Amino acid sequence: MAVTEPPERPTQRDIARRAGVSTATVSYVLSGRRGGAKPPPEETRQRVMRAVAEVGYQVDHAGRSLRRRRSDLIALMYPAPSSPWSDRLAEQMQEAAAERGLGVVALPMSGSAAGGALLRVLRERYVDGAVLLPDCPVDPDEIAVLARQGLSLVVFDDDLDPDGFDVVRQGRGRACRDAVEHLVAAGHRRIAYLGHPGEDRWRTARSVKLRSYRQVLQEHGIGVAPDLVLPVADSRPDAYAAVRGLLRRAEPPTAVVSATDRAAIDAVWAARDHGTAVPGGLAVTGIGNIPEGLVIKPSLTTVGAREFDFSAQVARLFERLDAAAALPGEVMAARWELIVRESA
Amino acid sequence: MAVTEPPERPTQRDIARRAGVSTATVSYVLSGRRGGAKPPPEETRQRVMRAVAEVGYQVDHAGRSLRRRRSDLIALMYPAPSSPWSDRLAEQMQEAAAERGLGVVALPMSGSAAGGALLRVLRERYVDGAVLLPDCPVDPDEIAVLARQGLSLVVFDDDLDPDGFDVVRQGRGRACRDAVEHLVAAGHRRIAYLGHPGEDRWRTARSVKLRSYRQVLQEHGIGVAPDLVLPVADSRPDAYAAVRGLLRRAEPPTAVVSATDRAAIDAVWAARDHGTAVPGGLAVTGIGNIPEGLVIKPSLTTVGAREFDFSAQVARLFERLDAAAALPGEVMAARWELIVRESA
DNA sequence: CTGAAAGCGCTTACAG
DNA sequence: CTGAAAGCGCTTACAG
Repeated sequence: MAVTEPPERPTQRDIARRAGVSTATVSYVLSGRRGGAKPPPEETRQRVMRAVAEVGYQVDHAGRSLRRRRSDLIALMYPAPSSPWSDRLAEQMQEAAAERGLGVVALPMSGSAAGGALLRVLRERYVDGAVLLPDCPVDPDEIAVLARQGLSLVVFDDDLDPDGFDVVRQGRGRACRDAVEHLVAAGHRRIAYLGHPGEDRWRTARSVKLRSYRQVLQEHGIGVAPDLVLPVADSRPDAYAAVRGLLRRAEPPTAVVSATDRAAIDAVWAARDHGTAVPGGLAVTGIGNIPEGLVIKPSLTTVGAREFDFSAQVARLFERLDAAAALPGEVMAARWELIVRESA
Repeated sequence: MAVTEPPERPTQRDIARRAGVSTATVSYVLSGRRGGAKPPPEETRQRVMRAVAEVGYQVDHAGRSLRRRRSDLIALMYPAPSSPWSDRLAEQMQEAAAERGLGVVALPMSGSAAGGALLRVLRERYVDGAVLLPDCPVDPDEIAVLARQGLSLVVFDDDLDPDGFDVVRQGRGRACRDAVEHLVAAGHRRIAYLGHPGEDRWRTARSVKLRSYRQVLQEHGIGVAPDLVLPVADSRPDAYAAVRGLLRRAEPPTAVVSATDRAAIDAVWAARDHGTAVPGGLAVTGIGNIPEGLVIKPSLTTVGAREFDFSAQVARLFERLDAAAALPGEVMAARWELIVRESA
């Protein structure tokens, strides 16, 4: 194997030497001077920029952020797989961040193992702030600690109280229960639930969908049949197959609640391909309100936010980042509602 | 507004003082000693760990990474919106990274503006390495420069030659042309194309799908009708509406090629809802091979990789990260193929 | 076995 | 107007 040169990354010292100035001057040219002091004169600037171009200098993040005590980076933590909503939020964060010269990194929480590794990004101050979407298994106490240490945080959560960070209330439990109530009110008694794998083992906040389903059935004296709860909501192929299977049973369910719109849409296909009318033969309700639900026939009844817009939440994160002193925690709303369309 | 305490982040100096040891000892306890030297004795360790717990110390990434000259973080750059493939790759990277105590950040490239901000993450060494998926508008010369400076890079690209980084060949052009050839061979002449918005203005590498479509039609002497090229592939609702519109025309197309499987699936539904048989009345081909294409009826003919697995590419990135000296660039394969199913 | 000290690359108050 | 110097928080060769 060829012996390769050790990779060389030039530093400001190299630039300074090359341009015959001090490293202070290099920094002034590259990053400007604090407090609007006069920048170095044009001639000096040119010499420095020439040296920068010649050696291909790039500022080093580690050095800069250690000195400045901020990273100019923010994060979006969301549960994998991504969704149109997480994509949209990432995009809106990026737009706002780009205006200020900040970068955005996405932290998809896949599996349970990833939690620790991703939390490190927040704990070790890799970023200055973050938006946490629901169902990220982060310890509430830890969130408060992070906020107290100066991390700017906007957290989507229905239970947590703000405490040096902001909380966005969605009212997901109420909305999910409304969906099941809607089915019960229409006379359904055999209602299947397409859930996340392992959802019944999750701790309370994350299993809000399954709990809503069970709670409403119980309140109406309807038994929760274990064989009507299927862990297929995270896989469209699995959801499709599962619903085909349900419809082949001797006593098929008359309605399906799905923890994801994606799986609900496949439930609609499965019914149609099986020759079962929707909602006549099988009523279907999703959770999440993705744009795709508007497209299918019949359009999908679901639960979610009506506005495909996070600008208020993003703006709040930047307020927090810009604030000189720590801001008190605030409660914001981005309510989920039952959105009745054609499929149920 | 209440005056708030300035956020306090304890440092190793605070721990050292509290535990009555030096900062060196604190570091030895927290991070171990290089070269397997003996760690501090249990009694010291306990004192340090107690102090750590008492003040809630967390290592500071900026300090550590400046000293160690690495960030223990890798990135995945991909074009937004996310897809099952980018989700899968992120997940596989996370699994492999977690084993080594590394973190993974995702960099979704949304819009054209985001390019600069995200590239900064690579240029300024926020991360030690990255996987770049196709259609990220990154300058090839810049990639070589980054690699030369020691960044570990695995790049999905059909044109670029490896040069201190590895290249994964997918052969997307060949595969896309095969799909159009497949339609032409079946006798289709009016073939619509659902493309990415702005695709006709993109520079060569990114517009491979549209170019493949045009090229094959031209080779067969079929005129490319501008009104059959629709920029709707990134929006499922738009794609659905566009195909409904196509089918209402006096002379509707008999086939559709879509730049995304997602839009292709909506094309199938649009046809079904319009009462047009697929593939009899409208043949539909997607690009991308997402799992959902297997679920719909008729199943989706598409183009893409057969294996839903990036372990070879991920393994290569880690080889590169682990290598003492810079590794020469290598060419890997993850070929795209025409996958003929029922819809065309 | 443990500590004092140097230094990673940068920024910035300060002196000249 | 510009440079010498301190220091951000950490790690690590080195001396004791």
